[in-house]
Amino acid sequence: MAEATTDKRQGHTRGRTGNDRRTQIIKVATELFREKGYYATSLDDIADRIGFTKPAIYYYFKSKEDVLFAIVNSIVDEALERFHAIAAGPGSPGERIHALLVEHTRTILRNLDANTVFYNERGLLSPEREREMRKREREYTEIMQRLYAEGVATGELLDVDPTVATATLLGAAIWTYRWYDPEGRLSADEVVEQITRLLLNGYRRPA
Amino acid sequence: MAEATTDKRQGHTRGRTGNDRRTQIIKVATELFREKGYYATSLDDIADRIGFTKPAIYYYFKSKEDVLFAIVNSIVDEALERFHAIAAGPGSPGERIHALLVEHTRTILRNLDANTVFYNERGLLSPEREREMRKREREYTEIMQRLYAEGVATGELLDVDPTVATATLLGAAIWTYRWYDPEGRLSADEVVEQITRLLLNGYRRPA
DNA sequence: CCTACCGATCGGTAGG
DNA sequence: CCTACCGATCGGTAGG
Repeated sequence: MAEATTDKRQGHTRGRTGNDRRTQIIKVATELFREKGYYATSLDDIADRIGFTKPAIYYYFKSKEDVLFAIVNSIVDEALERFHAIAAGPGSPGERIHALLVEHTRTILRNLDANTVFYNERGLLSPEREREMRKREREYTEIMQRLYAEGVATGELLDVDPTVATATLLGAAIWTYRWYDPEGRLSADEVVEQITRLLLNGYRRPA
Repeated sequence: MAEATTDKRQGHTRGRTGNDRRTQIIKVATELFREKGYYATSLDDIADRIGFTKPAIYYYFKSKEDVLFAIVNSIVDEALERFHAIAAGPGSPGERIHALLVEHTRTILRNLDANTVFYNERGLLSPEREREMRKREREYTEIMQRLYAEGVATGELLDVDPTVATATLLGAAIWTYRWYDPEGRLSADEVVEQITRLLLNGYRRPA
């Protein structure tokens, strides 16, 4: 897939706009950061796989960290949007939490590379950026916590602490990035259905 | 806590056996690997915090990776032992899975530093060691999968794929290392109780 | 367990 | 977007 681009020996790549290039750098960096981690991936690695040299990257990004930030930032953006939309949507609190878990898990499984980088490497951003990321993440976990608390109040949801509940439910969904194998036996849709059913009903089969 | 040891300026530390030193290096490395990550922690950082110099570490470990391996290995050892003991113990499959989740979560919360290093940094070991780790981890997830399948067969447990079920339940428990704050509002015991109750019953309150 | 040091890697820049 | 290069960091070793 990385080889789809023009080989170095053919000379300069033609027909790519600057935006394409930027996107391409992000895509390749995402693959490599996922495979080897942020520190173990050099800018030479990224440039090599694309077919140019390291300084070219500096034409599109100010620093290596900026590349990581671009990846991490887009993940948070999408998640935030998703949470807002669903939380404001129709349905009881429990139904909206279900929808949230379905969509969140589905998105992770559909975009495993970037989500893996997000969950594994976001801690390596500069302190200021990490603070900003945490803040935006807290934004959407709070959306879910309010929703959960509402459901507890109406008696629809199990009475546990909303912080614990939402961290646990989201954690179970997020953890897929560590074990799900797209080449494996189970389709993403099956996995999403089973996880969300398990979380909704519990592993003890109702009598 | 790292300052409990003798300061450099007081000269050589007295009254520590080699085993103490080794343990001390592991302890300090665990703290630093957790705070800053494996790559961002230099051997000088570790030595500094203890109060000696880098080459001293090589008296106790062959390489930096060996320090990480010592941490990661002990976590897997304990988990494996725990899973074996509980799986072979008394109770229905569902009861044993409950016990497993309780104990696993409790252990993580009681030893957050080392478990954080385990889950965040184990991927940075050499390919051979990573393979070995994966193999031993698979060993205990398979124990849980067999238990789950048994419970599905007897009708005690919700009928979802045992791989999905165990990954999800364990993931929910493990995820605590990312959000639990020992200085926070909730005690570890409360969190363990609420998480395991949530997973057992599901977030939808039974009518 | 220390001082002194080497070799390699790598992010980033100059200058074009 | 390239060639050439700098400066800093760091794991690891020599020799004691």
